[in-house]
Amino acid sequence: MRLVIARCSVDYIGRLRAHLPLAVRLLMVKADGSVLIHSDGGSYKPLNWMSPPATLRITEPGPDDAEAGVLEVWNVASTKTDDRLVINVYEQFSELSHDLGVDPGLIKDGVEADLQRLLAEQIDLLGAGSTLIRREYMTAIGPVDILARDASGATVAVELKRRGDIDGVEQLTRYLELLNRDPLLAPVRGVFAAQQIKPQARVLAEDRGIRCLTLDYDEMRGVDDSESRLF
Amino acid sequence: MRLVIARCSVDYIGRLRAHLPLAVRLLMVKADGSVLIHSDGGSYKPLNWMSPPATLRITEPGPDDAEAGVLEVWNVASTKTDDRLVINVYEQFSELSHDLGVDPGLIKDGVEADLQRLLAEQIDLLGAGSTLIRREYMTAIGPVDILARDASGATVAVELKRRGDIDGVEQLTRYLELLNRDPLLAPVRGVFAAQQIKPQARVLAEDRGIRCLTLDYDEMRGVDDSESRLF
DNA sequence: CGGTAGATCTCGCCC
DNA sequence: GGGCGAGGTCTACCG
Repeated sequence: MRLVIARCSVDYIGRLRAHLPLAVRLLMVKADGSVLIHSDGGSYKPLNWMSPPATLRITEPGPDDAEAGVLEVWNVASTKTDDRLVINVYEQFSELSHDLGVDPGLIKDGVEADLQRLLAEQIDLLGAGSTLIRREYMTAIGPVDILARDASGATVAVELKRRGDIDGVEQLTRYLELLNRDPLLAPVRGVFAAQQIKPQARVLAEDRGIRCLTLDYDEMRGVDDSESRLF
Repeated sequence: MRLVIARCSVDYIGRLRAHLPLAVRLLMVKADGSVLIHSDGGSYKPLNWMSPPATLRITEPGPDDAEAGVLEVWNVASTKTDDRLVINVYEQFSELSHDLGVDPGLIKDGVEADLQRLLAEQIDLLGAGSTLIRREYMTAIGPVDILARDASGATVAVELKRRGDIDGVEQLTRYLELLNRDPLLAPVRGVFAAQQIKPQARVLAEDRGIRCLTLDYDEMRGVDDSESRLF
């Protein structure tokens, strides 16, 4: 990885066009040729970037650019697409290089997959006497998160989200329409389960006869005895 | 901005939990207190991070951690939420600091807004004799991208996407349902317009009587005479 | 400030 | 490799 603090302007041409006026920024060149241009604020997203795999070629400026004060022109090109990034470097303040090697990567806990595992284990949260049919029940239009049977024996299709909004209700609606054509399963009720359900999504769901279920992840995690394994 | 190349391990606790095992990485501390942890690969997304506004407090390790080789503990805390990032620094290879100042920011061209402006200007692309009613026509459930009238006087609702997939068809379907309840507008036809339309989306749209229209941005841009203003 | 929709999304999974 | 869904999404825009 090479890090350069430089006064520069940047132009990107590819899926769209974008321009960064002259200012002091961090240029980060990674081992795979990708380049990130960061300012001293914003969030983790760079102002501009080139995704890997890419190649960096540093050239002399043309006469007009040299006249305007450009020291170097960095040409970053994607090796897969024809996206291009052109960085005009006017002044270089500081530099640093170091080989980081390959990173072992991130271990996560608490995403939708965990929520799904916990709800499958605590299936009574759907109502006392519920039984799990299976997780990720495959259909022609994609997997239903959880398929279960309630105490009365009726089929229940669960769509699970961390944050439930309107798209999730539409998704569940499509699944229910399909599942209800299957005489072995019909009638199938829908449950829209999420840690947080947006008001508009709740209205739409209930209008379609879909039950909304708010889940408390911390509480479900507390009940689960496998919690302590991770760290 | 402060840049440090260090051997470190990282733990994040907040909306989820995440752990990075010991490895050499770049630690980037921005002026707003946000921290980014980058490896020498991947795309622009850091391995882990803390969003601004945040505060960094560097402390001595506890006796056990010191014994294990920890030199410093970086405690990064969000000032808005209770998200925390704990970085154990085992070895510091290199460092660099520089004040970048405020960035003037990115100028973009070629996003959905541009497509919408161009289609409004070249409304005949919907069919000869079409006239624009208005862009961003507000309804109770959100704005319709473009509302127009065709040569026969019938209302046309256009949903515009850069890449058209199934969600866009659902969105347009909801709009059409609502608009068709308005006797002043009904009957309203739907047009799903995008630079690229996914096969599944096309099937769903046509099944619902929605016309699909593929747009050539470069061609529309060539027709537009205001193109040369930007750079 | 909250809600919605777009993104050069990125990332990961499954076919 | 393509398609689809999730994201600590981030970000702009609009009420």
